[in-house]
Amino acid sequence: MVNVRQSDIAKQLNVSRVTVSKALRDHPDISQAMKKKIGLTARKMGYVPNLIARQLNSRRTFTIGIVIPDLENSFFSYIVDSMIDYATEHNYYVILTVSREKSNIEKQNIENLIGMRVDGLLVCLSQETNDKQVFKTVEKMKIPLVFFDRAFENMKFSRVVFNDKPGAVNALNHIILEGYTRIAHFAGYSKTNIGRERNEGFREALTKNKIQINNDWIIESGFELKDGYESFKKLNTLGNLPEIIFAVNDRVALGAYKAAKEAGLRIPEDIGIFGYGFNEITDFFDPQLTVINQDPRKMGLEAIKLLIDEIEKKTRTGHSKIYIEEEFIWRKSVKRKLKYTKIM
Amino acid sequence: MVNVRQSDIAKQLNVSRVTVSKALRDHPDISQAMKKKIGLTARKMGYVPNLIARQLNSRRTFTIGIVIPDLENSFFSYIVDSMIDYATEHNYYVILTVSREKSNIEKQNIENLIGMRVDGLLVCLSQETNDKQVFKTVEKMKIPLVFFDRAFENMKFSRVVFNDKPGAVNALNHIILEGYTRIAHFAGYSKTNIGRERNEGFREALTKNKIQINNDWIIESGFELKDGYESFKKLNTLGNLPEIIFAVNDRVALGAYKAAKEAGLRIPEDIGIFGYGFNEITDFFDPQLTVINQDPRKMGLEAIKLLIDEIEKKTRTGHSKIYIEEEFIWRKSVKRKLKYTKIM
DNA sequence: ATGAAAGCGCTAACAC
DNA sequence: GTGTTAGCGCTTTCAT
Repeated sequence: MVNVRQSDIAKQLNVSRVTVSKALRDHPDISQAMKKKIGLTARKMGYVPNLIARQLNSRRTFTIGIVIPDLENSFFSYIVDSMIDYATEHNYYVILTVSREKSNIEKQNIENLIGMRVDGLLVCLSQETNDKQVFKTVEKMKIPLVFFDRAFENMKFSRVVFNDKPGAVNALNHIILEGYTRIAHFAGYSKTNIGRERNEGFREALTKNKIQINNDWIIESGFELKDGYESFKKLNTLGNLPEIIFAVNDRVALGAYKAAKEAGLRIPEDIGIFGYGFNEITDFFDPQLTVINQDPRKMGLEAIKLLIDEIEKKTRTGHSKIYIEEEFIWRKSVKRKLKYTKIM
Repeated sequence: MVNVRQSDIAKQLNVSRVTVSKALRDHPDISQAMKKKIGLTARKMGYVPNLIARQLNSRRTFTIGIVIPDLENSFFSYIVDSMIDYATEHNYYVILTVSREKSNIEKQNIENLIGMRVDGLLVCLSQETNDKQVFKTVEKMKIPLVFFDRAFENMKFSRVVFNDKPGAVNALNHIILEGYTRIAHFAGYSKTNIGRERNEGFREALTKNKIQINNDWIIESGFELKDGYESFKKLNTLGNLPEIIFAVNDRVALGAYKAAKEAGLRIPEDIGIFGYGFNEITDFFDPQLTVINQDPRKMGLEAIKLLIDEIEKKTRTGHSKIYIEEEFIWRKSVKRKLKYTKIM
């Protein structure tokens, strides 16, 4: 038989469908003998419970919908991986959707996930998104949702984010404490939150430490490898190189690596480079990048933990705002001037 | 109202639920006026169709279950990304599960996906798996399934795989044609298919080209960075270095890079390195790795295309075996001895 | 063009 | 301990 239902088992055994249903769920109503018999024939007949039917009347799906902008970016794949880990452990399944940074796809995805009656949603907004409409619907339907990495403020959803500015300030403090004063910044687009906050952190740290800001050394461009590459070339034409570069992210740092090497400069001997990034990738760099580490797994775990707590009503819905700690990690791309024994 | 159903709309408008159902699906039975009216109030009331209910009686879920060993490995995240791309385009949704290379988790995942009545399954077997039982169930239930990358032979499921041995032979031929004769191989575990086939390809290519195989230069170990690192150290103690190393994969190649650099050797001037891998990662290596490129996106697309064709009965179930072409790409980590103009 | 009846597979509530 | 009834939200006949 191709598709065995409880009623088929019931007919086979001359009992009612309810008896079968209860027996299979190990309900105390049913005698051990009966359970054994039913379990056995269920197995023999190749019965597989229809979760769809079960979901329909329990109004619970044990399914979580995830919406991310992109899965090629390993930052997101690490996040999703950690979410699936936690979900599996807690008997939830995950429907994964990708918006490709398009707000219309994102909207479609969320609508479908609502339609599938997921128990909750984990969303990282696309860069385009500014329309809150779907999210209002989610609110109205009282579906638990947690934003991660990119979030709407002023909605009653929890969010898990990095706190960029203090992270930058802290890192710069370390660098300055080490004796560096000639510091450049390869900044991201100032239109973006990320670009702006990291830049502000940079300026604030220098100012507070009474270091003159050299505007020639703040080069604003994008977030990709080529941007770092070109920024370095531009910097190199100044005839006045800094000792060290603060890159807005790891791809930009890598672009800078490339241009520096092509210019015959050694890292870190001739020029130091550090920046935002995360471990798993920047470990592969040559030399390994000194980073302000943003751990995607921490973020993923925090977000799904929050969500499942909300789903299971262990916590009041919405409103939490959790900052994931950023850690400054000394590695090979910056020369230590002082001889600390402690590695931070 | 929090959770609006068709019957709520019907009551509101004093029509039957069937009318509403039909109108919402744009069924020809219903008059334009009625459709408009129903559509409007549906929107106004915040109606979201319950896909679970729809799935229950259509016995179609437009959902595909994916089972992979790991998502941290970017090879798999690229595969999944391409699958989701194609799925979205064809109005399918994807439930993603990760087995962590454990056959019991894999089994559990597949059973649950069957329970959720996915329309089809895409599976990359865990390294442990040798029990076919769940897959027999899938066969029996006539659920379309396509294996990718790692597959069971002798089942009536289609599979999409790389053909390692010819890929290795082809690459070695290029290398040998270029004038290399002193060639080492950092091999993977010979217990694994991958390790064995690549090793066989290596030996065959050398033999066919009448090059003496130096067994000291075939160093068998694992598939990780550290394995490449240690293999190189071992090689370097021989006092008899090859000109070039064929690494079983990109991580092993990177380990070899590291050890080579630490030993003061320049790549490619002092020693060449090439190996299996894929573009997106090996592009970041310094120098860029000359690779036998295995394109995960091609594999993902081919697999899901096959699956959806089977689901929609555009093709007969099972039995296709598709090989994804491997491409040899010259980059910076191997010195070209001949002066080709053409880049292969 | 609209609606009544029946059913998808399962389970909760209540009898017997 | 086992079974009956009813219903989850939707759709597919088949009448009207």
